[in-house]
Amino acid sequence: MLFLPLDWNNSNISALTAFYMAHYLDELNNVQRAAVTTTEGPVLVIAGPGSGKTRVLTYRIAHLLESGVPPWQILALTFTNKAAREMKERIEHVVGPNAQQVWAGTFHAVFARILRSEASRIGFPSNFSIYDTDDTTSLLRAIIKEMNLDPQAYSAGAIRSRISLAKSNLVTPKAYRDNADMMQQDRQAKRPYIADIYEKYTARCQRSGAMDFDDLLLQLYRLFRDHADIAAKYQQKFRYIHVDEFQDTNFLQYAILRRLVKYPGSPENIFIVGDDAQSIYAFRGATIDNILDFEKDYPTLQTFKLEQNYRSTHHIVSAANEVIAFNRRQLNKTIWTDREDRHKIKLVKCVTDDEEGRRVADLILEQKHRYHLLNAEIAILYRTNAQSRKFEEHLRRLNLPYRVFGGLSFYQRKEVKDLVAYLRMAVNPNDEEALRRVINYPARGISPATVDKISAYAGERNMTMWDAMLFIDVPDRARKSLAIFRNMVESWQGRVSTDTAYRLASDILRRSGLLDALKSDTSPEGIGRLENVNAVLDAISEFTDTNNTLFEANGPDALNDAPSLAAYLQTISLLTDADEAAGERDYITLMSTHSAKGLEYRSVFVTGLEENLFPSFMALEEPNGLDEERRLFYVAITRAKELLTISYAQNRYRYGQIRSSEPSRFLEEIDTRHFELLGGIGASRPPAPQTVANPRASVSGYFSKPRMRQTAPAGPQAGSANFTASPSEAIVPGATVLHLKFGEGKVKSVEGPQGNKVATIQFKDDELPDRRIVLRFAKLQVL
DNA sequence: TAGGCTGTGGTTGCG
DNA sequence: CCACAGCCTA
Repeated sequence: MLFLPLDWNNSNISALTAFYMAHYLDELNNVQRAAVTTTEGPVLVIAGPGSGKTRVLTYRIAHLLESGVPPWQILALTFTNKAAREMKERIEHVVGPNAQQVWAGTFHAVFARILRSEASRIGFPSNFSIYDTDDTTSLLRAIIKEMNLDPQAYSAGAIRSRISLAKSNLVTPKAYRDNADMMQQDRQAKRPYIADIYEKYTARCQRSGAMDFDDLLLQLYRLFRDHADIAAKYQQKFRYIHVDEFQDTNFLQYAILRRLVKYPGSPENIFIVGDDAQSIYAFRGATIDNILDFEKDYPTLQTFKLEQNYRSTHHIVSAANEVIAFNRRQLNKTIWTDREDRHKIKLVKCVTDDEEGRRVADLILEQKHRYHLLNAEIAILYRTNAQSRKFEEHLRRLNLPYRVFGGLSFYQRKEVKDLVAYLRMAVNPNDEEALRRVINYPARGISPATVDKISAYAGERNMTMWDAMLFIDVPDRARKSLAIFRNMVESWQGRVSTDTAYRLASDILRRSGLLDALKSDTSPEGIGRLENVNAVLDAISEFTDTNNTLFEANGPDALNDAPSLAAYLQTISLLTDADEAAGERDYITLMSTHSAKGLEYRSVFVTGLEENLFPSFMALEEPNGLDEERRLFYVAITRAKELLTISYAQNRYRYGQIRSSEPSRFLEEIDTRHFELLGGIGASRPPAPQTVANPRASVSGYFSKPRMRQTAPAGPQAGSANFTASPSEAIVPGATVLHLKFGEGKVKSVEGPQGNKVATIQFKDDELPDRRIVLRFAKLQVL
């Protein structure tokens, strides 16, 4: 940290900035620096894993600011909040508070911000609701039910992804109906009415003043397409546009970008960063064509390839290169590293998924001691979230702290969604999903039959349920209840613009009856739920405070606009569980391979490398599914800086029964010289790694059963039946001991304080000269 | 109107 | 096996 003089002024600041800039430009390699300083015209940066992509992006923006470009003319789009936050922080670190005014955010956040100020032009209120996946699914379920369609053939989730795909490809309901291909597919899948569902769904969203996640893109596209003046406004405004992870953009996102960049007289200052080898979201509409075709759309394009990997050691980079070489249709590049090797890739073969869990946990403990790793430097990755359980069990057994990503986000919890639905009602009472959620929760005498009546009435007359409530014919009791509900919501509506968001929200919590309902539950879970809704109130007050400050400092033309309740609601609907404050705790990360993209750890465990799991059986049926799985595996292994461990199990519980599985084909695509094999309990000793002249030709069969010795051991496993662990006092230098996993060994030394002693043991059948064993956890028997 | 029972189906998931 | 939706019952 540099000490700032007290009388600093503008010239000091720019001198300071210049100092930082010069300093930072020196930190870039030649290609990186060339990319950063090429500020005019279209630029494509192909960035391999660990090649300093974020650095290039942030320094480029800092460089623009330094050359006098006003921050509000700079747009930087990312896919995740995390990436956006990181980028902003790093720009701020280089250029100071000026960074706040750069329009850096996720596609969804930036577009929602624009839509909020221009919504009236496309028939939406500026305080439109954002439907999350749950809202969308439940609305679709309602529509399917109303249409009397078979909910089994029309599973709401499947319909949702179909509609999402249509939207991502700019296919309107009408275009969908006219699209012979899609209609034919639907007929074949025995779901001929998807187009009708899509049409109804769109109408209902519009009526409710709601947009789903895809709409944030689609409606922005429509806004620009149909309103030349607005398009021109933003074309003029954003002189420099940046896109991170460009390989994950879909057709619609690209269409929007093109509209922002391509117009008569445009400087075409678009800077995109991506890696075709890391494209793993084709299944949700991302198209690799965008990056492959970019050059055709921008003939003056300048391309830079970042090929030096600063993250991983040689074995890891080579393994990654070998695997990805099996994919066809790639941008030509060679990723290399000069990071010296200390470790081979550990390959752990297990008999069962339980053993996999145990051995990964044990290895983590061992690595922590051996290499002084923090928990935060370790990640366990898996293909499907269901695999996390085994690892959790075994990490708990060893008292290792961990955090599982990919679960419910805070804002998806029931009690939180309930409160948020009430807040949404206050801001936008036409919001049908919010209304359905809270109209009779807590119970206030409005039966499902009444709700159905309201819904039917609204449907017939194309009005909102909020309005339809006034007209329907119901018994007096229900009528009274409805009137009370309506009055309550109306009283809040008036306060949205006059009262503070915090006061209003806490009143809503009390007046709605939600607080009492939660208080009546005194179970530990119930208390937790109460704490959660209170946390929402705290979050609201924090949101208003921060945004007030930002708003006052940066004015209306900033990504953070005035801190209204509506703005808060839109913000939280764009958060995921990865965005939650993790706390200061040092924990091991458990996440799916998808979520790991963009992250790095000193030690990474890539697990479940089995056919039909990784690659997934679902992907194997898709046309380009295998290639995408391979890219996913590529992403997974390139997360590791120093230590990479890959594991697989021969038997795994899936859908209630044990199923046996073959090792993943991806393992055969890596030259065995990068591996160090750790056999299972069943293997008496790990087979020695072998180097072969032509690995591609000869590895086949390397992983298959005949080669894997399955000797019933006289040692470890047989011993496990009558194995009794000796007390740690008995483990003294010179003693011969039996370890459940490593077999027989000799204790060389014992060190550390009582209760936390660590023994160095030389095992007979071990590829390592010795191992450090923590006696507190070890299962050792003195022989 | 909450809770229990039954049947079903089951990747990955940004925002 | 486990989660979840939808139906039925107290």
